[in-house]
Amino acid sequence: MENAAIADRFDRLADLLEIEGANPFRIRAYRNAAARVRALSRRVADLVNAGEDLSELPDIGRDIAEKIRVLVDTGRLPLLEEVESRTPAELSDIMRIKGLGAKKTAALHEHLGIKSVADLKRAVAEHQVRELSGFGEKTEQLIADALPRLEPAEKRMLLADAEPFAEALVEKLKKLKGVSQVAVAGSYRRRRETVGDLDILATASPKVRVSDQFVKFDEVGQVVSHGETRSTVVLKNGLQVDLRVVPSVSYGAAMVYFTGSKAHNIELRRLAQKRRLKINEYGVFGGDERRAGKTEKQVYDSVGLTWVDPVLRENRGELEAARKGNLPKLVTMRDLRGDLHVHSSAGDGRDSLEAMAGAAAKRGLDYLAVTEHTAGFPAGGGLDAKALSKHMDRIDRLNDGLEGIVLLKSAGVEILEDGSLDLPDELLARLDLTVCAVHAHFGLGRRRQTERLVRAMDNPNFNILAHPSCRLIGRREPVDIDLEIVMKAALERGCYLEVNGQPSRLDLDDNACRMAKELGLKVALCSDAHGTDDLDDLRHALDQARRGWLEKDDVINTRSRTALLKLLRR
DNA sequence: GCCGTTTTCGGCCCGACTGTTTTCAGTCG
Repeated sequence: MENAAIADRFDRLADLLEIEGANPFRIRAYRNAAARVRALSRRVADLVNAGEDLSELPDIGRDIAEKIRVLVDTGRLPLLEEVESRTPAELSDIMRIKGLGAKKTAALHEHLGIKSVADLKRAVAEHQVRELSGFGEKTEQLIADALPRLEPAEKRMLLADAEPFAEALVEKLKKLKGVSQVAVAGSYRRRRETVGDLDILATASPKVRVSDQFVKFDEVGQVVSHGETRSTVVLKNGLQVDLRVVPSVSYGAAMVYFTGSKAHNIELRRLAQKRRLKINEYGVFGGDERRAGKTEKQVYDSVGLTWVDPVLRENRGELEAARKGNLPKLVTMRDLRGDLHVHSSAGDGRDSLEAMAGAAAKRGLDYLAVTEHTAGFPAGGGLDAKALSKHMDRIDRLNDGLEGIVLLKSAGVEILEDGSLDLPDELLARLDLTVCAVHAHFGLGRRRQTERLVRAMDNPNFNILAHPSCRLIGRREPVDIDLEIVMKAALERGCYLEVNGQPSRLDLDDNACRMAKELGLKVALCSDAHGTDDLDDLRHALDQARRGWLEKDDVINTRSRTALLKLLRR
């Protein structure tokens, strides 16, 4: 059972209990536990099977630890079954409609006997909903609008896809008269792999009606809410954008508040409470006295913490580290000396080797591993032994004429179904490094898939496992592997795992990066560029690595070329 | 239900906006 499935059960339990009017703090406990499980880098099922004590995890006490154990062992959550016997499970789906919470859902159930989405559809059609106390025409219309798109879960946009819209809005807001600071906060600033909405923060003098101008921007499709300090719109492309306007004296506090995550904020406020302080989006207050708020650093200072980089604000131990002053010194773009996974027109890339080398040099990189697909690549067009051999000679000649950058001879070697590599060992041995990957047979099953990767690493010419999970965000689920076994196998054999920077891959993801660090395994940050522009995708790999607490030393391509090649020698 | 440099009991983040109301509950982030 996957972590997401376990978390979903507890979220559903929390929903139904909330509809029943149970103790709100007990409900929150189940939600907190669900969030904790969902964000965990290890599979909870594996921890249970290894006999580990789950109650040592934050937000998970003895009771929930036991419930999880039973859930993993039997696939059942008896309490949820009991609750569902008296409160229909579908009410949890109904509650997901924006604007409907526990109280309104409970009213629908109690007064109109609604047990399912179908019931709700009928009640809306017969205009029964608007008659309920606390409901009205608008609420009924809101439900009517939401019902047809109830099925698909919330749609999140890839971070990289949201970037152009975010940047354009920031530029437009900055040009408004009287606006001083504008920044995108939220999960965008935390560099999460996808964003559900954009949270934009602006400071302006009070007499400038920033919100009024914002909701009239061309790209706005629908105005959801519109107040003096806060407005929510949906852009014509479907992306939701919240704008919050605060005075500049509150900028830091508002940035903290609006950047989140929610779990981080709650924990931060709890720390403030202990010091008899109150943190809100306007500042840090002791009684009526403002103690801080202009900068983020002030806010963290006020509760005895060092400033926390936004990418770490997920309540995964960063506040404790900030208190002790031992937050990681995160790897930066300047630390990266090369890119170890790129394609050119010699393979399925768009630009020539020369152009790729030039573009990489322009970005300040010292080396670039050229990794054309090999013959086993299922989409075709891969290089066979003979072609790769010629390709290597060409790279040697090219290097003689290059200034400031060195091309490393490599290949995107295909890992076959049985875990063998698709080129002769003698040829692989002549490469500077190999970047090996799976592009087929994704559904082998956990044990075989894991063995396949470990077997591939048994080959002494294996260096880097590219996009280990093979997921495509929103399009293809990750392959089923025991990542811990794969990472430990890599560590034992002197192999490395990639963090692939393609916006829809981001693979390893942030949690897996953290797991690698905990195991002592280093990773390679790569763009997997298929054209010169894509070389910038390296920063997406960097973002996820930073979210995974990685430091310069945890990343192999922060090394000089000589040091890197030495590190790769097995 | 979880948690503990005041506590194993008694707390549990905080404010804006909407819709349905005549002063505020519910929902959201």
